[in-house]
Amino acid sequence: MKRSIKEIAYLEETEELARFAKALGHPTRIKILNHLENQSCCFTGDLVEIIPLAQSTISQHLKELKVAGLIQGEVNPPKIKYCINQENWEKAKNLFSSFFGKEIIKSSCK
Amino acid sequence: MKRSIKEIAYLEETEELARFAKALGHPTRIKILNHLENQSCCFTGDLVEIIPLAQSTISQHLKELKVAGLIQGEVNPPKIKYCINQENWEKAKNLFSSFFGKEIIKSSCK
DNA sequence: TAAGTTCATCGCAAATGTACGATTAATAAT
DNA sequence: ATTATTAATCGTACATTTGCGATGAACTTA
Repeated sequence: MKRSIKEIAYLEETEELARFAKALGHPTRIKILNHLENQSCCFTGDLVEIIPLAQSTISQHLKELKVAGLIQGEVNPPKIKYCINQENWEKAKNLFSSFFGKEIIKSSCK
Repeated sequence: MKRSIKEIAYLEETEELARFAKALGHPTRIKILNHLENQSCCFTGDLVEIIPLAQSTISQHLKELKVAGLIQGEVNPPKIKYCINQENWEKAKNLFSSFFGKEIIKSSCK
């Protein structure tokens, strides 16, 4: 990115919503999250069986979701169990719903 | 992308949600949409005054939002008036809310 | 200790995204 | 016709994302 000097200052809320949205911006990650919503938790290996991508690629998508705060992993040797991060999930849900919830002024377009 | 031969088949719903999310995945675009929600419509020039980015860059973000279907532009010479695309906005809203609305099974993690 | 399992990380290639200035296109006003 | 205004598009540079195979780390089990 070449935002030159002027690093734009966005509202923290705006930045946060964009970060969550970006994490959701790939079908593989949506699929992973859908799976976690249904199955509560799962291991990387489970996903590798479901999604036809290399194990390393899936691991990378999981990392992005983890960095975004949407999931969390906990060691369960020799596996790692991933679950949705409830707290941030709520946060994301609220950000999206207030984003979409605003009343859009349809009139006065001239 | 090097998805080699096997183009992964995702559910249409999954693809669509990911597309919308991707379009929302940048703070500038969130800001543009917030502005459109509040002001109903606006011209490119309005945004250039609000957001400290080059006119060409903002035009590019507008294009992405348009391609994603979230906004629509209508000629209003010599300006172009952008508004939220109500139909797709509803669609996106519904996709996100059913995505986040699912009951997450918290138990049975073992 | 050695081998096996599970998953993250590294290194690479190719595609996409973000930003800019310069140019072009379309229309309005003189 | 010329000029001004508005906004899209082009060309470029650099960063990030996505994907893969190979390797490494951590822990179990034999």
